[in-house]
Amino acid sequence: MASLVRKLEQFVRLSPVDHVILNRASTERVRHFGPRVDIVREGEKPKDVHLILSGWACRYKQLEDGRRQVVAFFLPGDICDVNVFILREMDHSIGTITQVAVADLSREFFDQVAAGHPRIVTAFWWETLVNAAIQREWTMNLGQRTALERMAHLLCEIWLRLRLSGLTKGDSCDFPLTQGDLADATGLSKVHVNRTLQELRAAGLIVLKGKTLAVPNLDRLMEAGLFNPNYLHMDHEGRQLDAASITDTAVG
Amino acid sequence: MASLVRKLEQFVRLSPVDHVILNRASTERVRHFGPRVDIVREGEKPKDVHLILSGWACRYKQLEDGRRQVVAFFLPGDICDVNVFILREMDHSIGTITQVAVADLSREFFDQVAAGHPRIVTAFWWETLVNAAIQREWTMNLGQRTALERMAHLLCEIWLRLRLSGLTKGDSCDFPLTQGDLADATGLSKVHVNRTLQELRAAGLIVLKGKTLAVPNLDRLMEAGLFNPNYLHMDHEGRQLDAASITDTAVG
DNA sequence: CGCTTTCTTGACATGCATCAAGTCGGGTGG
DNA sequence: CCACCCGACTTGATGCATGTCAAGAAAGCG
Repeated sequence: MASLVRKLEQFVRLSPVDHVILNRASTERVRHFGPRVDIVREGEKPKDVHLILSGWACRYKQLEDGRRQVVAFFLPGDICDVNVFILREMDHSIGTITQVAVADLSREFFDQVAAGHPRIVTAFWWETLVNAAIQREWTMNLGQRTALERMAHLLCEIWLRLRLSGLTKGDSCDFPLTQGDLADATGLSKVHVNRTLQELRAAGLIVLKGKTLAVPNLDRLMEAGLFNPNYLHMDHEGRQLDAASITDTAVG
Repeated sequence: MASLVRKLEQFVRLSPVDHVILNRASTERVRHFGPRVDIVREGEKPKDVHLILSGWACRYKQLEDGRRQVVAFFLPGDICDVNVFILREMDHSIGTITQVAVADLSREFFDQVAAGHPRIVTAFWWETLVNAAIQREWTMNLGQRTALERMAHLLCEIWLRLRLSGLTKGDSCDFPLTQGDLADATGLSKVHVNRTLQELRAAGLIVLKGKTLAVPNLDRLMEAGLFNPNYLHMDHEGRQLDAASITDTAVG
C-alpha cells in the first residue's frame, strides 16, 4: 500500500487518520494470485474494488473470435475502479501478468470514506480522472500513432508511472511484459512488436533484455513517441495545497 | 436538461428535491455556441463542468503535426467530466459539432450535491463509470476491429445512446457528423470512411443521407460491429431499487 | 447563383499482418 | 548437472487492408 499513499499524496496531503484508514483497508483482506491468472472476469457481478499491492496486472477485453485488447496496465498502488460495485456486471476482465497481491476494498470501506474522509474522496476522484485521461490517451495512441510512436509512447507512460510510485532505480526498472502483452496493448501483431522493439533498440532509445527495461535517455524516447506527459497530471499540485482547502471544495 | 434527468433516472430514482437541484443547475448559467467551435482547449485550467443541453459536441486530442483523434462524442444530457476542476489543466479539447447549448456547473454546485444529495452523487459516479467503460470500448474498437466492424460499432453506440435519451424517432435519428468526423473518431482516413459507409449501405445495414441516419435492423448492424451493449450498462437497475438503499451504500 | 465544404471515385503506395521456420532461454525432471 | 521441453523471441517471404494522391460531382449556404 505504500505506493498507493505515495501516489495519492502527490496530489492531496492526507492526514494521519487518513493514513490509518488506508493502511487498514489495504492489509485487512489481501489475496495472492499467481502469474497469468484472472482476478475478475467479464460478466461477473463486481463486488469489491481491487487495490494492487504488488505485481503487475492488466485490464483486457476479448472478442468472441479471440482477438484480445489490453486496455490498461495496473501497477502497484493502482486501484482498479473506485466504486465499480455500482455497476451490475463487469464489462471487461482483469488478469495478472506477474504474481500479484491484491487488497479487496469493500463497499463499506468506501461508505466510511465518503462519510468522514473528504481528502481521501478527493484523492479517489483524482485517481479516477487520471485513469480516464490515460484511457483517452490510449485511444489516441491506437488511432493516430504509428507502430514505433505507439510503442515508444507506451513505454514512456509505464516508465513515468513506475517512477511516480518509486519503482524505478536509476534508468532501469523491472519489466515483466512479454512481446505478446505489448502486442495486445498496442493493437499490433507480435511479429511487428518484435521488429518495432528492435528499431527502438537500434536507435539507442531502450535497452530491453530479460525482464528489465532501461531508458538511457527519456527525453529522446518521449520525442520518438510524441509523448506529452500532461495527461498523467503529475503536477504535484497537492503538495502545496493545504488539504482542508481542497477537500472543502473539490468533491462531489 | 430533460435528457440528463431521463438518463440518470435509468439508474437511480431521484427525489423531487433532486429534480429541483438539477433543474436549477442546468438553467442557471447557460451558454450557446455555434457549430465547429471550441468550448474548452487543451492546456486551459478547467473551471466549470459542462453539461450538454442540446446539440452534439466531441472531445478530441491533437498531435503537433495535425493528426487529430476524436476520443468521445457528447450528446444531449452528457456531462463532460464530473469534477474536472480537480485537475490543473485540460489534457484535451472540447469542440462543438452542431450548435450547442451548454450549462456550466460550478464547483459550488458539486459541493452542494456532495453535501446533501447522495442519490445524485451515486448517479454521477454511475455516469463517470459508464463513460470510462465507453472509453475502454473505443480503445478496443481502434485496436482490434476492422474498418467495417469499427464503423458499425460506432454507429450502434451512438444509436443506443441517442435512444436512451429519447432522441430517436422510429428507426431514424439526426446525424450531424461528417465523414471527416467519423474518420477522426475511428482512426481511418476520410476516403476509407467513405468506402466503408458505402459497404454498410450496400449491405442494407444503414441508410445515411443528408444529416439523417436510419438503422433498419439494429440486430444486424450490431452483428456486423461485433457489438455487445454490456459496456453501456443500460440495465436500468435503478428502476427497481429504492434510491435510499443505494445511496446509503454505494458512494465514495 | 457562385463559393466552399462534403462526398465520391479511381489509381497507386505502404505499413503492418500473416505464414512459416527457426533459435534462444530458463525451468524441470531424471 | 545435464538434457529436454516449452514458451518467448527472431527472421524472412509474401499478402492485404488501409492510406495517399488527385480530380471531379454533389450539396449546402450566403
